Amino acid sequence: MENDLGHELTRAVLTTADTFLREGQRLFRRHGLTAAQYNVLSLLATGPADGMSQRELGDLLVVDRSNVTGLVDRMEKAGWVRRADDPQDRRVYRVQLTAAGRRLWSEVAPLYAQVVAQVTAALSESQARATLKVLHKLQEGAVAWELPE
Amino acid sequence: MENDLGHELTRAVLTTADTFLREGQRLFRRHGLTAAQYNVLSLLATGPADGMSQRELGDLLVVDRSNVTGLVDRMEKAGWVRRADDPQDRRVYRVQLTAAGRRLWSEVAPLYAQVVAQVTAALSESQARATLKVLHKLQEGAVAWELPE
DNA sequence: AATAGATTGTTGACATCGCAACAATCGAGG
DNA sequence: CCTCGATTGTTGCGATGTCAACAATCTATT
Repeated sequence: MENDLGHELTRAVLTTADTFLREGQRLFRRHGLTAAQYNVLSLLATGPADGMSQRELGDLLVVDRSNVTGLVDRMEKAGWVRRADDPQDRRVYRVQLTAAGRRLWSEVAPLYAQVVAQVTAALSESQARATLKVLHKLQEGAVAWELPE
Repeated sequence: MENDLGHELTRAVLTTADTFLREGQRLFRRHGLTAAQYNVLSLLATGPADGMSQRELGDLLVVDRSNVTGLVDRMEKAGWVRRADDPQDRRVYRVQLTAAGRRLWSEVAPLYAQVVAQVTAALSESQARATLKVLHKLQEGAVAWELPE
């Protein structure tokens, strides 16, 4: 494959993701949420009932755990999550949704699903599957690279 | 198209872009660059010889012009760019590459090209073209959405 | 049991980002 | 020529992100 096409493809991936994030922010904003906070909400709403540690959240969000501190701080202040002590390990908090958090999730999740439906409306199923396969290959290629000297 | 597939697809776009950014940061870091700074370098290196205004840079980077202030500040301090006065308009600076900036670009650009080549190595040309088409459709879908209410 | 080595969450320094408000400047219409 | 609306770059605030360093705590090994 020639290189110009590769450049165009990687650029398209980046700008498409950027557009998604931008539009997502606009959607969540009316509910006082940011994209990162929506992701936390989503993880907690579909995860184990007793919540998750900040470390787990960081891993699943693919961010450093130091980020999770402030993220949870702000969501706790907003009343959507709570830090419960872990009975097994005194180093960790179990971050859990509050009733208000669950309520917010039930409002926002359908909205997001609707946006996803609209964004992907113009695609056939086979196109979607083929694109998924390509994206996975791209990710493997990026990870496989491993920083040569 | 069913919605689970749509969710998977949008998530794949976001995580793939995230991986690219992460690996890109690792690459640029050894040269003291960030991804945003690499983009500025690229725009200036391939753009008009008398440089670009901060407004133009912001438009092309798809970021608010207030971001460009700090970005150019740091690159100016590093000696890679310079703010020249615009002879036509006293409000604007023409941001230009310095000799050091051009030197840096000549080091970093081939590296980046090599990474792109490697990341896209596993793809056929037809796959790449099909994926490009899908990504464009996704972007149109996101932009077309236009915040109901 | 005691110690050495991981792990967890926090903090501080720095770089992007968006948004809103400002002063300086431009440009068009009277 | 002069005023009024638009544009440019800057600044301040808040959110997200990385990385490095720390204290508290776990865990495994002796």
